[in-house]
Amino acid sequence: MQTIEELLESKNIRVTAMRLLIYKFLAEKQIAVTLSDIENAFEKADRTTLYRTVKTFEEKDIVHQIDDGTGITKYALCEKGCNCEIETDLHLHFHCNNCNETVCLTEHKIPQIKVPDGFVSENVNLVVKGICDKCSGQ
Amino acid sequence: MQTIEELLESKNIRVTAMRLLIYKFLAEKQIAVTLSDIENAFEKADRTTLYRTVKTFEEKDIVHQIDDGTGITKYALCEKGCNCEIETDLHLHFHCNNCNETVCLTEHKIPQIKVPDGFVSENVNLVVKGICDKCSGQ
DNA sequence: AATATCAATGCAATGGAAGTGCAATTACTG
DNA sequence: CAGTAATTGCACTTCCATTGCATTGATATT
Repeated sequence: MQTIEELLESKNIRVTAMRLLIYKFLAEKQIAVTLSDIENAFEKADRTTLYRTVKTFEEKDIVHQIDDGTGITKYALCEKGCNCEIETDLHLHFHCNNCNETVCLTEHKIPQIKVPDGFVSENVNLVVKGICDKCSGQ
Repeated sequence: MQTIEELLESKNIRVTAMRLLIYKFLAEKQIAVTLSDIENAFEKADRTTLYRTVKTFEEKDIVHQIDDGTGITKYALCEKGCNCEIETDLHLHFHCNNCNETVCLTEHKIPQIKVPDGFVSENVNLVVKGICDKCSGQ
């Protein structure tokens, strides 16, 4: 069990107060968040800083980007076993049409997708839309 | 084999020169196009007109919208058997990381995706990224 | 410890795409 | 041919993503 500081250092990212706060914020959230969500949580910080922090995290495979079809990019922390780079490890995302939240279904791996001859698959993005467990239980 | 005019009329869409041109443009393209693509092809026409025309086509299930993860909405003509509304009929899209083109793999249906208890699946968006047949043949 | 160096942050501004209101034009109806 | 309704064009707005540059802060070197 490593600390956040150790994690950042192991990825060659300088430890700053801002980065620690943003990491903790993402860790607390169970859903994928937009930049605006982060902005609202840190009103004192500049939007650009938050943007670049998330981008840095993304480059270093600390968060992954999610395009759930809302048109707004969302971000979520990679989990322990989340090897974003490796195609076969990609999990799917679920977007609720009711509450508009997007969750990572980490344990649900994407089945192998066959593509026609000549096509080379490098990456798969799968978003299921519908009603999430919280909303369907109403 | 019905004409484009007949198709539009059967969907209760007024036949205009603009709409016929845009339909033909989409029919000629084998790939999904952005609004900017259409704009470049019809420089005389106003962007808003093109925008609203495509939206009209979309509402009447003549084109379907594709979110391939580039952040820009793309559109492609529905084919004969394309029942966009029906989940089980959804095909997948392939986005080439090299030429940046997105194609509909109409014959490749999306496999049934299982979601956890409590979640209700209404819609699935699946985009495979990699190298397309044209680019891999280089 | 002082300084040099490089990264991180904040501010301002830009660009691109999506969308809306309204007036002018065009196409259908009786 | 007149009247009505839909379509088109223009101007404008909004929202998100992104960049340039100056400033602040942190690390390394002497």
